[in-house]
Amino acid sequence: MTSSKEYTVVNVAINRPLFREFAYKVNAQLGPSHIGSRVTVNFANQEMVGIITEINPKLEFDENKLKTAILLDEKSFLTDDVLKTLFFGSSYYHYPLGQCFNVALPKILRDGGPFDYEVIPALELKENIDEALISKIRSKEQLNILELLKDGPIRRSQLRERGFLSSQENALIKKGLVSIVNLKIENLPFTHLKDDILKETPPEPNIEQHNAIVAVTECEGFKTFLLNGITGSGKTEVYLRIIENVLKKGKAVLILVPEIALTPQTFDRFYRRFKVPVSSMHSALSDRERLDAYLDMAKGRSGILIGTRTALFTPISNLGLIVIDEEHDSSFKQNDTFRYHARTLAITRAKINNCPIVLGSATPSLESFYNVRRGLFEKLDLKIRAGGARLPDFELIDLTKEPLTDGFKTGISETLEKEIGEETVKGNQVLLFLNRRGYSHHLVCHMCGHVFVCPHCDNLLTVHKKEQVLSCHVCENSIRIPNTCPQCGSDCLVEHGFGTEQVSEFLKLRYPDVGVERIDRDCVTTKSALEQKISRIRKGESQIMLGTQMLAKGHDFPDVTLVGIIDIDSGLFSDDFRALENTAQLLTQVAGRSGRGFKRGRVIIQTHHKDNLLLNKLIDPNFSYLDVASDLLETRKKMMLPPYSNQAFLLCNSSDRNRAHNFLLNLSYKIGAIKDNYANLAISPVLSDKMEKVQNRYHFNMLVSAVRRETLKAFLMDVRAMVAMDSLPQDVRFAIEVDPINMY
DNA sequence: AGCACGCCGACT
DNA sequence: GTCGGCGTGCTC
Repeated sequence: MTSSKEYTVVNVAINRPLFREFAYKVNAQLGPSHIGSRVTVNFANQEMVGIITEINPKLEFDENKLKTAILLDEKSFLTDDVLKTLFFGSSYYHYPLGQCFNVALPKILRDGGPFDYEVIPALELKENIDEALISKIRSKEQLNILELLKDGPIRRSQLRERGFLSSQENALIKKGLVSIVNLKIENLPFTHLKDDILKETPPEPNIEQHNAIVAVTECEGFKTFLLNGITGSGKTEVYLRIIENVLKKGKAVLILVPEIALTPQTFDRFYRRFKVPVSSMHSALSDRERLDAYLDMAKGRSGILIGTRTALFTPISNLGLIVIDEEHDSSFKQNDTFRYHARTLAITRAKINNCPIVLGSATPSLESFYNVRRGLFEKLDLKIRAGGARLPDFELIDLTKEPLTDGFKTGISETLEKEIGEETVKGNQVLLFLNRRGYSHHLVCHMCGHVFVCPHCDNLLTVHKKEQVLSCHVCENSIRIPNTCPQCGSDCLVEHGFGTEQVSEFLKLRYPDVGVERIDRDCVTTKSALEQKISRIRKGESQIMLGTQMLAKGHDFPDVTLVGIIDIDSGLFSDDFRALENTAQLLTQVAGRSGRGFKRGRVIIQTHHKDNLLLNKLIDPNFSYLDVASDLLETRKKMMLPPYSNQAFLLCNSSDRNRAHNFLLNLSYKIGAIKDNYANLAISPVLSDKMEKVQNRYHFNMLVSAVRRETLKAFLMDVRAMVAMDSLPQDVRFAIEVDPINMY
């Protein structure tokens, strides 16, 4: 059967904010296998890369006037499930399809580069090694590398991922023990390993773990499981066993983790367990490394992909399971461009792919908890802490009763100070948590009251002593700490509030002999800096840890017997309706860091509000996180807040305040004419964002809430049409954000 | 978004 | 005259 034409007409999605695709002809006979293939096109006089979304579309355009597109991929490397997830995502989040592809593809492919490996430098063990040479090696790390290489060549980038240094690798090359090879040539799919996939014998699961493993393993098609395991209950071991069963069927696994959890230890657990190659994807990778991981999954060479939210869009040959670890974590939500939630789209992908998905957390999101209640998710519980470790005891310190000591001024009350002293004397470790970086919160002129504000944002500048700068934590710009007030010339500048830098300074003065490790974004700029700090703590060289969010997840410290929460109050009183949920999660997560070994842990919380109901319920041993979550859900229901309603923001910003404001006011007026067409729809007036000026742009919003998701969707389609009617004013940006998490 | 086109005020 | 700022319209 031959076609009468020399070409095929296709629809192409372009990386432009346009809610439609454009028709081109391609000089070849194309079929459905080309949907997802890249083409280069001339679009409005510019050469660009687009994606074929449809073959032989309905044409309302003169076929003879079509331009010709050049095919880049002989067949689409995007699997059907990734394509459908992106089609769904574009429509669900009201974001142009072409721009969705742009977010989903690795940069090299986005720019039209070939879907193939380049040279991949790897290390290989040389044959007939002289044992005498090995016995002379004193570096433990070098010996570790040699041990790993016994199983076959490993990429240099992957060795780096596991914490080895290039200097260690180079030393081995110099000694003539290993050689650099190109790993590209060896291209076996992991399924050749058949049943022999384990490197180590897994521990025997307890009854709860066993039940969870069986439930997921026996699941044939799509189902969403919520694995609700308290901290220390062995969630990861359950993942590993479930993954093992999937790999044995010759299927691959996608694991999504929060941004901050991507430490070498996270990967190590998987590398150590499986012979199956493991790939990873996160923000620290180079473009090339990212594409290599992408190719490994697409070509079926790796069996496991561990990655942050964008890894969700990786085509995976024969995907059999998706895992989302710490599913409540807010880093699964993208807050610019394509504002998707990886959990939502991962569930969509699992459904399309007809495979199970496991959401794991000690502190599930209220959304997921609600979905369990609605019967959409199946909950699996892990309530026993491994090794019989008990959950910590909670105590409150009533700050209103504390004297105003030097410590108090930097956040450490007299009582907490005493407790820290007693624990460290016993040789125990203390973990202190304060979610505020810097030295002082802000700087004020004592004479005229001038407050130092970021010149680009509506934000107070934080004092950083060591760097001698005032820094804006919103736009990251900083200026040198001035000596005098720019308004009145006075040199009397007063610091207000404390951050981790100041607290650690106090702790070092107060406890000079025990070692204080500060862990926040300012002093943990490199991977190795964190590793060194963690290792000093593990070895017991340091007994006090002070940190921000960074400390709340992922790491276990078995010798910690005391956790101190320096400031809980700011999380109890916020205008964001999700603040209490987040505080409950954070408190539970931080508390879970203690008492993992044989020693019993305590959590001490400083507060000015010792009678606060939520706080007291969280620390009451008779109530669990789920009891608190249950209460919070009740409140959400009464207030008709998510998950009992569906929200979206209409967002607008411009460097000209009036332009942004007027645009939304005008839209608001037009919306007034149609909003009665929709039942149970509420629209807020035009408001400034919580921070109106950010990076010299003025931000405004309207919040839309609907009881039914279909209503919200139909309404947003109407809004889109209205906005598309006439082009946006100069320098005005408009966006829709569905299911927002940050309430602006 | 990014570009061309066209209109208007401010210059060599 | 003509340069460039910006509103408008279009992209197969």
